[in-house]
Amino acid sequence: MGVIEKTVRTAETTARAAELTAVALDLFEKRGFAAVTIKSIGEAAGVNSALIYYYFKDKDDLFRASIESAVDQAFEHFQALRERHDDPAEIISDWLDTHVELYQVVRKMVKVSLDYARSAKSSPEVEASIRRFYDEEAEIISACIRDGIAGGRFRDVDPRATAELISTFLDGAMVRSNILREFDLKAAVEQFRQHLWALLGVAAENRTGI
Amino acid sequence: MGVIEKTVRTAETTARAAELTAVALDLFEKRGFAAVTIKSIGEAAGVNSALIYYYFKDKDDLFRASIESAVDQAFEHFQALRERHDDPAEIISDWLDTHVELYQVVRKMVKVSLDYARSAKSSPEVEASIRRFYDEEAEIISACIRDGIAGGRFRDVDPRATAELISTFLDGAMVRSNILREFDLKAAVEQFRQHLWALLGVAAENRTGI
DNA sequence: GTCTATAAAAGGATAGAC
DNA sequence: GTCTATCCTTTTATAGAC
Repeated sequence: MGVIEKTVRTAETTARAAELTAVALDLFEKRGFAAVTIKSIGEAAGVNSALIYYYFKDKDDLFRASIESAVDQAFEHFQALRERHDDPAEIISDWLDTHVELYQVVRKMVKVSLDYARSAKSSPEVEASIRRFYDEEAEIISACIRDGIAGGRFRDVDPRATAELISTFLDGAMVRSNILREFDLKAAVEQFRQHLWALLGVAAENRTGI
Repeated sequence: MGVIEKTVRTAETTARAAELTAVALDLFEKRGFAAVTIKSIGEAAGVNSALIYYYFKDKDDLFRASIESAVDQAFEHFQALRERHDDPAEIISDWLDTHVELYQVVRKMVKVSLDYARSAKSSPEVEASIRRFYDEEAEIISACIRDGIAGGRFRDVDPRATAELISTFLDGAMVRSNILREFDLKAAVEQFRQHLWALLGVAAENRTGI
């Protein structure tokens, strides 16, 4: 992660490094990599900007660390989600809700990924993190759909393609909620859910999350 | 638009200003506002960077002009699209294809809009341009759907909500095609089209663009 | 209109004190 | 570990020649 990787890590250095990546992630997501200054990160974290170079090699290194932390955050939610239910329709429904209620986490990934994509820098670690995020996302949703089909609760659709439809819609919803102030994320997701149940052939009385 | 607004405009100054906005738009879309330098715009346009200040007040002014030019470009496509057909299903189908084939134009709008949204700058002109783009987009699609319903060719769905579903999906597709190199925009849109026809109740034999 | 030269400011990064 | 001071580079923007 940071520059002190090879040195001894006390509880404090770890906490500080984590705090800095969290603050940086927040700013990178809000304003984009190039628009964020090292000084502004220091200010937001309440420390002198020079301290950042104690923990991280340079701005790119900090960016890498914050993308990794975003992926980790997203994964925690994925994990929690899987453990909350065993019914596939409930998982998908909860998935949609997660994007509404905790959408900050996912939105961060989408925006930081977009940011990275246009940066022309190439870092195998960053690319691996982003891929890990999207792969896991696709895997969770399509596994749910497969389960639902196997259990006779969903119509026999293409699990992979349907998972991609869901993810793509949610990415679009993230973007629109950023661009259009009046965009009603909750209502749009609700409408999409109805639509999805129809596609999957879930009968109205069996629908969850309505 | 630019700083010479109030001075006499010769054919040459207009052409040069247009050239600069086009080059700038391209770079802003690719790398984001903060990452683009005035010097790089000058280089890409083959002129000295100082010349940019002859045509535009500052970097923000050039950004404003290039967003406006992006909206204009998108509108030309919208216009052409409406004139090409009178069958609503064909317009929607063509709309989806337009996003695939000429998606650069639309993608520019989406990315530059996102960029503007996070810039924390506020410009009534820019906001009006972006709104104009999204309003027009929503209007064209929902008018098509209304026509299709009125003509008995589509099922009785909510035109506005369905238009938003289409637009949101396309925004998501734009984002994914930027983030995930292996994302197959064409295939994703094709799959969505099938899905949309099912939703609208268009029979297989009446489907266009397959 | 377009260029050269340069001022002025901002941002990234380091040295060294504490 | 954290800070102050500072250097160096990049970038925005202007002045003025052609």
